[in-house]
Amino acid sequence: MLAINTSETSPYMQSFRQESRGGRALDDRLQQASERRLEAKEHVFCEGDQRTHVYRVEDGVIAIYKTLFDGRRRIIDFAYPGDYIGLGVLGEHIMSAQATCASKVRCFSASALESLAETDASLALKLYKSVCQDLVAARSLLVTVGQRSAIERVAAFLLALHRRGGEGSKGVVKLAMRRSDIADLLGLTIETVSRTLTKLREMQVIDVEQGGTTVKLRDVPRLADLANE
Amino acid sequence: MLAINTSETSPYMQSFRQESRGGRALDDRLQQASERRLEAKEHVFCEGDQRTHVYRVEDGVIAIYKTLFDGRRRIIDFAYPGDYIGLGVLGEHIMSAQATCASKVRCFSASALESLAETDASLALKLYKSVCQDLVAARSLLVTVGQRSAIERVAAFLLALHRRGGEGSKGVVKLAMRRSDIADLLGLTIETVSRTLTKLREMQVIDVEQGGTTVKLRDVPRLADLANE
DNA sequence: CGAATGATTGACCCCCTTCAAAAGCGGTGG
DNA sequence: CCACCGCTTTTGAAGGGGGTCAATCATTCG
Repeated sequence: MLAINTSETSPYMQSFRQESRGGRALDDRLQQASERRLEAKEHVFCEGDQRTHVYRVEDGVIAIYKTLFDGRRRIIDFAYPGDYIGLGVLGEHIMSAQATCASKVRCFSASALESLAETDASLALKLYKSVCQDLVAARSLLVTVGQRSAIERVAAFLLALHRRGGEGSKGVVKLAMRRSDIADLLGLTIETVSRTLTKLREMQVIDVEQGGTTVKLRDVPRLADLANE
Repeated sequence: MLAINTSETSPYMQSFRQESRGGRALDDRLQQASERRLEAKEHVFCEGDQRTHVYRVEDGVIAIYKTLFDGRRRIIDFAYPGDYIGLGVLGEHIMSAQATCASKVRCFSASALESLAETDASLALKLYKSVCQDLVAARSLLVTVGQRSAIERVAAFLLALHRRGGEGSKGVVKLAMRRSDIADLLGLTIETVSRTLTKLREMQVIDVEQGGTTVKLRDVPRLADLANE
């Protein structure tokens, strides 16, 4: 066993919590927290790259995906501001991370984070809990994608976005990604996503505005019903 | 994803694979490791149950699944001997665990494990790394299920089973679960699974024996090709 | 404006689902 | 031993949902 830390509420844990709301404690301990700006479609990292850094999304949306040998792309998750990407145990990234729109990330040294975690139980536990949440998200997507119809998938996706948007969003969801990104997340084609959105509009459950980039949820309960949730 | 916040939802962690190679260290520190036998279709725990224990599969196969509102069942993973199920952070189980065949599990106190991890960085780090592996597995399934044809899914499933079986299996894969379990894992119907197995047999890629419970892989490279891997 | 990129809509078709029936398999009991 | 029953798997036929291909529209930008 490595170091035994007996303090029940470690200051590290606290700092991590604050970090998610914009505090600087983690930055302080992990130097080299440089910022990086990305244009739409620019990559944060690619499959096979050495895993040198962990990134926190500051602004924009980052798509985490895997490329199939035949060129198809499977988006696993979208990372939003506050989310961390690039965490893992192996030497190389097994997924790619690409900005769906102009974005900003903060870079932390992966090795520094890991050596810290080796002796800091609450930091390690924090990492554990974070990845658990990722796992929940992945499994939730698995449920959505596995055996649901197009309308269920799109409805579930819109609801998930809406929930992420928080209370202030008032039923307005901004789609900061292209139809192709949504399609690759949901395991559908661009055309089906488009058709499904049209169908939802005709059903008066949503409104699509501003060139299809903004969706207004007109009937959330109905949408939840359609999503089978 | 990876929000570093403190929401104490009950992320669910399925297997703790390091430990499976590591021998008895965990047993030593977590007493009360009683054994429990399960018949086929018996539950280890259900969605909503209080998360009192963590289980290590000793024998058999346990299906981890979630039930949709309309009764459909989505299997997230199969846990094999050596895998841990029921790990998470707090609260209640958000998935159900059900034996697909006669099985045996060993029970550990969840609270004991967690209080240990709070002060033991290496244990917490192990939890972190383990859940990372689960995450990889979940994402891999997501790739399989998301946008692949029936034959690709079944081929990938057989290959995954074969890899798990280890070197000694000599191309023989034992299906310790029903067609319905495979179907619910792959997001297909029982009929499609059956038809696909028949097709693979007609293509002379596999042989199906013993009432459909044993599959012999006759042409692994071809199977890998079909799986698009 | 014209080119480029993305979104929408239409037509057709294929794969998988659905519904239905038959066939294996395993156990139990006469 | 075999008949019978329940469960599972296999196979068949028909229909539909989403993929594919293609044309049109919309938006942005040089």
